[in-house]
Amino acid sequence: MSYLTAPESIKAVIYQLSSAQTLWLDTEVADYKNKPRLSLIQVLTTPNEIKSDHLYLFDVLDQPELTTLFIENIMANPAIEKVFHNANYDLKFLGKKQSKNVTCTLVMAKKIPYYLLPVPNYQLKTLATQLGDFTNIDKQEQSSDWGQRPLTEKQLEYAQMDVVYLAQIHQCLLKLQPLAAPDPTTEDLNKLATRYQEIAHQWKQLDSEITHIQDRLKQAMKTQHVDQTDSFKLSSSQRKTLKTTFAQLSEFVQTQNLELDFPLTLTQALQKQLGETIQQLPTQEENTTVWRLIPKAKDHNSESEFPPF
DNA sequence: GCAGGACCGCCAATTTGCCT
DNA sequence: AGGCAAATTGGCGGTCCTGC
Repeated sequence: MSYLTAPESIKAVIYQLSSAQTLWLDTEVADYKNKPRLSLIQVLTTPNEIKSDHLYLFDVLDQPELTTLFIENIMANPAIEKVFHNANYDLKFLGKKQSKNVTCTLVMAKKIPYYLLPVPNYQLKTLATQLGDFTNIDKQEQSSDWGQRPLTEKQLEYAQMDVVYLAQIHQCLLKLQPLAAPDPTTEDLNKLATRYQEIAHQWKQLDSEITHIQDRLKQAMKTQHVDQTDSFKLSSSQRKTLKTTFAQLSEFVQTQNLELDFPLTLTQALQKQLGETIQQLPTQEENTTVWRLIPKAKDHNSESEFPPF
């Protein structure tokens, strides 16, 4: 790992990185509560490598010109793929608008269906533990003082591990992606249907029990006036919906000379009410195709499972 | 032709969850 | 703590299908 503080060295490495293909990046921010400012930019050039020429920590505290150089040469360069976890956050400090070719592992992870990636949450730490062979990941330094200098050994350690975890997570997610988004042309229809039938029954049972329990809990907490248990909180909210009638609205728009126009769906009920006169009304037809999956009835085992009385 | 149900999408308000 | 995006919640309403 190279921890760089001298502006000249940082500049040199930024230029050197300009020809990279993919970079795994993270930032640390000082004073995030009040006046957030960038403290560190961590760069990993090769997954699973923490040698000095693969992992850099740029100390950019109060050196906006270095950050700008980084944004212009790295972030804005569409030829370099930039990988972040929760890119939205880091991009606030690294040229949100100008940035090109950014990958976010948080977004990627959320696109993987739960059954393929059963994690309680999508924090970097959680994903690193689940997807990588990391244990005892220490996140304590996350909320430490990134505005102090010198930074402690622990902080530097933490800062570099973040990009290492990131790259590891990214690699795993790339492997999971084809499973999550398979090519429809090569799907095995029989295999899919079989699997569906295998789990449909269990799913119905679980799903109905879950909603049933939810409803019962809600009802019970409401009537017993319990707003909290160890596991649940009961929340309520008021909602307000403003209503008027079509006639009143139409009249109002006319008399007030308002510019108000929008498409209105003539539902079947409305069409019926309008009757033949609908012919004289300028209308627009919109055709959409709706695709549905209809399970074919397979009666043969319903009787054995649920014999009639 | 109609009632009822399954299914789906929309809406407003609220909550959650990510980062430092 | 705070900003932001996305998910969730619960109600409403639309369409289609089915059984009578």
